Amino acid sequence: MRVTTWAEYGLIVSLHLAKQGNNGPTPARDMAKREGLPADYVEQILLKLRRAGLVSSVRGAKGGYNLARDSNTISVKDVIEAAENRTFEVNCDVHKVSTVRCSGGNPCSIRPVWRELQRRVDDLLADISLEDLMLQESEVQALVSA
Amino acid sequence: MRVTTWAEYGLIVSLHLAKQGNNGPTPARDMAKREGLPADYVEQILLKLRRAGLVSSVRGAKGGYNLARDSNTISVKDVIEAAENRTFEVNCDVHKVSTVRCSGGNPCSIRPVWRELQRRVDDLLADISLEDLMLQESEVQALVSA
DNA sequence: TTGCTTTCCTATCCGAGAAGTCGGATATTC
DNA sequence: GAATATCCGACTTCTCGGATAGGAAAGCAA
Repeated sequence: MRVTTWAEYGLIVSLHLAKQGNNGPTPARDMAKREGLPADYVEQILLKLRRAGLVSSVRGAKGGYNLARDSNTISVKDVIEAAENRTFEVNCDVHKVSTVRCSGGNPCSIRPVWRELQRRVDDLLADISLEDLMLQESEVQALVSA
Repeated sequence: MRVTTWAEYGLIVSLHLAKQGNNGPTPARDMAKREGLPADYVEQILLKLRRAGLVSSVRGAKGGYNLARDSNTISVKDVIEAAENRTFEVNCDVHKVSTVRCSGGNPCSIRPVWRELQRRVDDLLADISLEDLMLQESEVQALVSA
């Protein structure tokens, strides 16, 4: 169980944009270089973030990307869901063990475990905003463990 | 982010064994058939569970597998860690974005998020035992959401 | 002692999907 | 029109989850 680079890179660039504030649009290529990430890949991720309405783009020379909303209104969950499709993927829904076992009719005592896991993951991630991540590492640490 | 079939199948067969109680050893092949899982694959997973000390095996004719400990002393976390290596894999440790960024020296405000996520996942899973999973689905549901 | 059953263990295969690349179209600025 | 960017699909590469295969060792039973 782990988060993919889509989500991780997505967070990195979102956070990068959050830190830029109102400095005008930031080109994808610049961001990639600054953050040490593959440029073409970053571009693709930004595309997803834009389609999800998290960032806005300005085309042409002097163009680039901006955060579409205020950094305290964008949660980590928002970013991950934009980059990947879900945060935590419950097998019962997506990668069923078998249609029989995982049908609604068939009782399964394991299912509630995954469901609850998803709930807790989402709860945590929805509660952390990009603004929070602009704090120092130790401050974020204190914040999330509370 | 999702759990693999290693973990899911591992849970299914562990639970199966838990339900068998003291009926003597259960052959892997029987279990696989009953649960509708690929036999050879189940065998491999049982191997892992045995090496982790969760199940014991009896070789030869009339052989099979037993739960090595009482079902209330084995947690879902135990099973998943036996089947996969970790429950939640923090990229900072395993699949580093880059050695520079993810070194201890370099501050990273994202890291605490993954760390906390891991903590919460582990907390939940460590708190659910195989004995718990022998209850009805609705009862498990009530239990975990408490 | 000869089968039969079963665990044990390694090696391999296959496909999906993660990770990343490429090429070109379109838009904007200077 | 040259330079800079986004836009977007298609394509490549490679890892790893998921599964199979085959044989060695161990124990039972006749």
